[in-house]
Amino acid sequence: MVLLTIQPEPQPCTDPNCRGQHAPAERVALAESLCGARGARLTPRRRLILELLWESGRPTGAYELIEALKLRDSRPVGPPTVYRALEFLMSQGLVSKIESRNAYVPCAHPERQHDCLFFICTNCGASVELEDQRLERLVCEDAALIGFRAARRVIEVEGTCKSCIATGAA
Amino acid sequence: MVLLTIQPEPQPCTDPNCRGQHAPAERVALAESLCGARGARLTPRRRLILELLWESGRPTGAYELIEALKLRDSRPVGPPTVYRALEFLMSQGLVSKIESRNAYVPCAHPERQHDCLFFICTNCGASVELEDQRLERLVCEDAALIGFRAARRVIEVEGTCKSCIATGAA
DNA sequence: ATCAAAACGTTATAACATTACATATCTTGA
DNA sequence: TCAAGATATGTAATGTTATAACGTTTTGAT
Repeated sequence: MVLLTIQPEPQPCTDPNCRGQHAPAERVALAESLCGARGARLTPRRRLILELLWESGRPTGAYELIEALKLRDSRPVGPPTVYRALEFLMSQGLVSKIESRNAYVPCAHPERQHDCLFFICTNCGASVELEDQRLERLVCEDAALIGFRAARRVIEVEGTCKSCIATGAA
Repeated sequence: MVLLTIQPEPQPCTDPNCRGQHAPAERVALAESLCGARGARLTPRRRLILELLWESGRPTGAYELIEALKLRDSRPVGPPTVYRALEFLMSQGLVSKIESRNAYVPCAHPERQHDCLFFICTNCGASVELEDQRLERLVCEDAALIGFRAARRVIEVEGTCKSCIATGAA
């Protein structure tokens, strides 16, 4: 899973293979070491929420996470707890919000600074993360055209994923 | 305001000049004629909501629209009414939803099929709409890479707009 | 004029998110 | 080690955004 960040080609982050090759535990371990190096505290709560997101396999709502936590962690968890954890995870680049779904996904490559492109299947709900520097450059160029200083990019594409096309489900 | 759709340059839709030159009434008149040609019914309610969006000058929430309607249209209007009108306006390409804000903006060029790029100023709340076919092509290309059939694109950039940079407001 | 389709009104509620404040837990330095 | 501040979490209430379900009105075609 070596990816050169310099090459001008689009860079698959969470292509289906990649996702399959790394168990949630591995993902969490990477997060742990990253946070350690940064002096950020990946507490048990936060870690569990990240783990649940990796296990879910698709964009997951905050209240779904609350339900999932009930099953895993006896202790009661209210919305603020989950939203705070998500905020922390997003600040560390470990999670992104899918704005068009009000749902959250774990990020495959938290080690890079991201702002990825997401493809979300309206049929099965799965999402695929992609990094494309050409896209980022183009957005910056357009921003410059109107004198805009860009801070955060949201690029989401809804449609039908490969496997749903194959099975004719949509 | 002639824009060639073929040239590879980004195409300003709602550049500040453009927005300033056309009064809401003109925008609504264009919408009216478009809907007429399409056999779509731009009813008084829908028209008024579109007009309010043009007058607002920035992404506007559904409940803000309800408040605005109270002042303009004595009759009581519930959320479903506004959401239905917005749905219609979006289906006609007259309005877009800014997903990262849960807010709605009128579209400058409803005559073209759109999926625009939006720049939203986190300081003053204003948004600027841009059309860039290169961006659309790139997204399609990336989609093809993973066998994804794209239906709807959401591209939103948050940051600081030209005038807020100039006034040092952010 | 009649009828079906489309639009709209109304009530209730679902889904998503935050405020405000209390409690607990870590972390640092005397 | 312990006090004190900072960080994280718990809890109740509430705010915000959006939709479901069902009934009524309006529109347009025949």
